[in-house]
Amino acid sequence: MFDSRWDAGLDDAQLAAATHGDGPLIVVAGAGTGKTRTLVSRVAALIDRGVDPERILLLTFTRRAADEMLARAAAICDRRDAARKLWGGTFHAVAYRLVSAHAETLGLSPALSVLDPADARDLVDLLRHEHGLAGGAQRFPRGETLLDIYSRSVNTTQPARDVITELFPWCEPHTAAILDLFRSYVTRKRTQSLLDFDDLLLGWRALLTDPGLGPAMAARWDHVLVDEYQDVNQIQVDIVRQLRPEGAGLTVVGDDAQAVYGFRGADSRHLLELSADLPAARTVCLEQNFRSRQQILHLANAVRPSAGGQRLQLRSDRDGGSRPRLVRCHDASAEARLVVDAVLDAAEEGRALKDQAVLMRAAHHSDLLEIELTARRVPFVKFGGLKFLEAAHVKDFIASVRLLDNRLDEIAWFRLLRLHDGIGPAKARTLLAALGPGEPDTELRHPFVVAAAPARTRTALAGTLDALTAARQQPTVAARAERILEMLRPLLTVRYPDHAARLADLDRLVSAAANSPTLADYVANLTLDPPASTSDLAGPPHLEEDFLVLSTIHSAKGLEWNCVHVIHVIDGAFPSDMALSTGTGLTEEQRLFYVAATRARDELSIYTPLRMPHHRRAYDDKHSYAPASRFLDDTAIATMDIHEDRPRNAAARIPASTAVRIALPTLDELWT
DNA sequence: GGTAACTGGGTTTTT
DNA sequence: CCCAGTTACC
Repeated sequence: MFDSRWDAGLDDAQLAAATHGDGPLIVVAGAGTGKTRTLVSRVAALIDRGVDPERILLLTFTRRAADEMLARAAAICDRRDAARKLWGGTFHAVAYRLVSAHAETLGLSPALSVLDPADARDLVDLLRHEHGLAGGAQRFPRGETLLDIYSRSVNTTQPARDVITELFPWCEPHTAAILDLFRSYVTRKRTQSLLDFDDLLLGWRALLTDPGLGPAMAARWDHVLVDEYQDVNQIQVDIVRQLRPEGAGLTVVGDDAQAVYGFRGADSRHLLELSADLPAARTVCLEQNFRSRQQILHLANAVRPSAGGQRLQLRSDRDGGSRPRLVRCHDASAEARLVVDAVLDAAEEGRALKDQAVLMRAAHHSDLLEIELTARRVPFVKFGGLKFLEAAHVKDFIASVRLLDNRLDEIAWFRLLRLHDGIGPAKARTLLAALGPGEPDTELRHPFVVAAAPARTRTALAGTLDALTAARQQPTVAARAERILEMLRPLLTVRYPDHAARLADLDRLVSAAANSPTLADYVANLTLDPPASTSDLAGPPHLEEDFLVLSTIHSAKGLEWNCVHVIHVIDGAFPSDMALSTGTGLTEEQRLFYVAATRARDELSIYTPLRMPHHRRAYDDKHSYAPASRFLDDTAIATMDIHEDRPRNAAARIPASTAVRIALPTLDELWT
């Protein structure tokens, strides 16, 4: 069937990329230019050309992208069964697979645990106390800040000292103590076989740079394809270079104008410099956009930052439709009202809610909108922001599961112990010492731990420890997960007032875990690829339902909708005020705006509230036609239609600058 | 000495 | 609205 062939409907540039031979290939793909399709076609072409699928590695940015590509490759490949065998996943997921397979080589116990960022922060906080740095005379940086410094240093291979000087100057007085704490953090993780996200990449890189093992591991694959290369950091670059030292069999796809992970140590220069590093590389530019109407691309091209990057002009054959709308509204609640009006109008005209999306810079920007949607009974699902994994009960469950295999996992023990009444941080620390988690026969010490606990909690604690032992002896994944849940049930019931909903979450988690080969792998992968929305685990029933999508722009990367509403486009919110002070920060915000605008197929609306709490800037009648966000300069505005939302009752609108001051009564008469 | 309950300040983006 | 620091209580 010709239709399902991988080359069906590819344009010249896409075809060139798909059929390129074995030399290094760089695909610069503007937004909506069929990047995924090209990559998938290339994979299919390789397989049809006889490349063994098990020797193809496809590295993507998210698990969702990996799954989608693997499924699509299987669908258009002549050898469908073959396509299922290829290696695919995020850098972190593949790293986990390889590092856990070679744990002993790296001096780790095979029962290793993956720390999510919150666990890592807990560990840093613990060390902060141990080093006597908490609550001293002068404030010591918080665990989260410390981890930011640490992670940035690791991901950019820049000495922590320099990172502190350049990006965290207010922490400089504590530099020595911070470096000391980092040393403890590293050793503590090693002795307990704990790996944070950065360690996974470091572990993989270490395996690859080993003179004996490295070349053998790299030789496992003939082709390595990397998606979203503008968002890789230095370690990931090192990994890729070790995998394909000469560049043969390497394909990277990216767009420097869509680099939005600088805060994580990514740098789009890695993409831009690759052609210099690999002179043999062929570069293919994709500029034909298949997603959006040309009206929308006029705006996209106007805001696309070009300085120092690839000059690329998106063009579309899709004419017609309307120009992007710039909606100037009174304040955030007017914005919420107008968005819901527009969404419902479109729905009235037959547009499904699912074809529409609301995008924002920060997860909390949709707070008011969510209230409005709930009040007007519009179903929605939110991506990004509050993550399922951050919910305390889920963390409790995952920590408990980790303890089944890795008894050294201090952070997990700490969490489980503190679930008991009367056990706080300090008591947990003593109990941990009584447990001697280093011993292989931890169970023999259980009675001592119970004895050391406060009297009122001994029964419960004994029950927990017994349940843990019992769970370890269960033969199947399902039975083990079930036992853990039964162990937690009474503890969570007394701890959380809303325990019913929380336990229901865990029921879903337990049934999802049952399909995994091992429970440890299940939680590790859950940690690395958290469900994108809280409803993700709910499964199929949601697929038939119609709902509006709310998403951070970061989480919306790679997705598209017919109608897109971008809210809170005002200096201080978007661009974020955190980024306003630095040029690089501001450019990254602008790239983010480019990403947001290019998610829309047919209709795009940009909302700019003129009056924001804490953002004093824009509300002034005399300047009411000035752009409220620096993204919206004259060039950008020239591509849009401006909609003014005048408050219904003009008298109710008092310009802040001329507002009459009314003193609050002092109620003095009441105090005499 | 350590836990639990209270209070007040601050809030980006994610593998 | 969540977290850190503080106070009151065991």
